[in-house]
Amino acid sequence: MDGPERPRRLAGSTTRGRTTRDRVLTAAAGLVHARGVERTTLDDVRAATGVSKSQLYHYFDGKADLVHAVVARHAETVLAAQQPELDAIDSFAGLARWRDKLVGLQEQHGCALGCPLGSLVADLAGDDELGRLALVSAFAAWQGRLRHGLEVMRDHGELAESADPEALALGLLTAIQGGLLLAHATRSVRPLRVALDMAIDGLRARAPALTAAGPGAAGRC
Amino acid sequence: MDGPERPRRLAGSTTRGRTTRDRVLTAAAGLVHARGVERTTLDDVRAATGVSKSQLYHYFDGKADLVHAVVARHAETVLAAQQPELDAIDSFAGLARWRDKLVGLQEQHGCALGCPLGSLVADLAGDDELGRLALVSAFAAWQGRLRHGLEVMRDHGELAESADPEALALGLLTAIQGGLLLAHATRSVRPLRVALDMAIDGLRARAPALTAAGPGAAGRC
DNA sequence: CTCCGATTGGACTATCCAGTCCAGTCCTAC
DNA sequence: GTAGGACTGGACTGGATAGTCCAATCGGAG
Repeated sequence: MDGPERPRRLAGSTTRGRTTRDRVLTAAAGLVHARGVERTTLDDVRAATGVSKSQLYHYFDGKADLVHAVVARHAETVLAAQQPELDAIDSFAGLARWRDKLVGLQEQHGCALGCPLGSLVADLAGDDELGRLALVSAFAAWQGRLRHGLEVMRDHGELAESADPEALALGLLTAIQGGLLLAHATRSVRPLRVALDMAIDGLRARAPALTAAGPGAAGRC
Repeated sequence: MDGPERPRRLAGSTTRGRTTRDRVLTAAAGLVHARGVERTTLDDVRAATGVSKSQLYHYFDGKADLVHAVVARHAETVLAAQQPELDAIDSFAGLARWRDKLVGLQEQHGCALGCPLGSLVADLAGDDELGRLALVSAFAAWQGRLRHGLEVMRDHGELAESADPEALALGLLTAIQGGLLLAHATRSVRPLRVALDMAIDGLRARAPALTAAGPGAAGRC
């Protein structure tokens, strides 16, 4: 009806376009992390990137679409920030190194920021179903990495055969989220450290009986 | 300079006024819980209470003040909702009853809501210092109740003398918050149950050696 | 070179929202 | 009963914000 199908180029198909889109996304991710979805306006993004309003709508289908892209970006950066410790979990010692990495990351900005993903739950879970699902899959990916580490630990005999890496990984993830939430509120890393230590103690309870060292080997603060 | 000091009546000093103020606060608390601070407008509150704009400003010094009052109200209702189980914690069995209460509360609304306090952290911690401090003191009160229960447990010999009730209570609180956050995001109570079970397992690791039962006595889901 | 679509700039609109204002009504102390 | 202050109603304002529109420019394929 409106002409033959031409090979349609997508918005951002050129190198320059992709660069611009990426710059917008990076700036938006930073703003959303610092201020949340509602307090980040498209004009803030525009100002931070020196890009015009129409470009925002050229690359994204409105604010909701931009936010979804931000969630996907956060999902990547959060995992990347924990490397290489996250993927190197293979023992309680490795777990401790990963815990220290998380605590160190939070200390870097004086606990002024929450978890890029966790902070968005209250904003999105209520009325942005697509956003909520994006968060769920981001959390699932994170949990998957942890689960893998725990499986390695179990195979190495550091966890009992009966241990359920999937559930334990979920427990670790909740400890991170709860710890970061209270760290953000109190502006202190202590809740994060305590949460992770307590969860890891819960893990130690799943160590084979003979190996089970006393709790607190990691040093409570 | 402007006349002798009269016994100044405060806004809401009459019975009727106090009733109205309370009705506004209750409605605002519900709306803020469901939608968050930014997505709750004063007009929403006005519509939900049948009250006029000027009454809102008569009883509160603007939106920020109303939100602070909502935080204080939430601080009360959250603790009240956990009664009587919260203040009855005196053993691992009591802890399990309290955990079931929390899980049951979350199930009541199908995990559609987050923690009334936790959900506000991302909204307030960034740029409302008074709101942030109100949250911190609400969390402190909650932690205090938990700490008291753990002290009772320690005195009853269910926790080792070396156990630190303050830190362990903080760990429990982070488990709740992380569990509720992921429960809200995934619309499933499982993260909450797993988080609490894992934290309680961490607590069991602090039980005196002889009494220490194996982990998972509470039944992992 | 020349064309065409991708890309860009920025003005414009419609809506929403916190906060203001003032006139009218109700309650209570005297 | 009555005067004064507490309480109430609702219109109005200024500013911010998401989204629209169209003309101008750029850049690569033929």
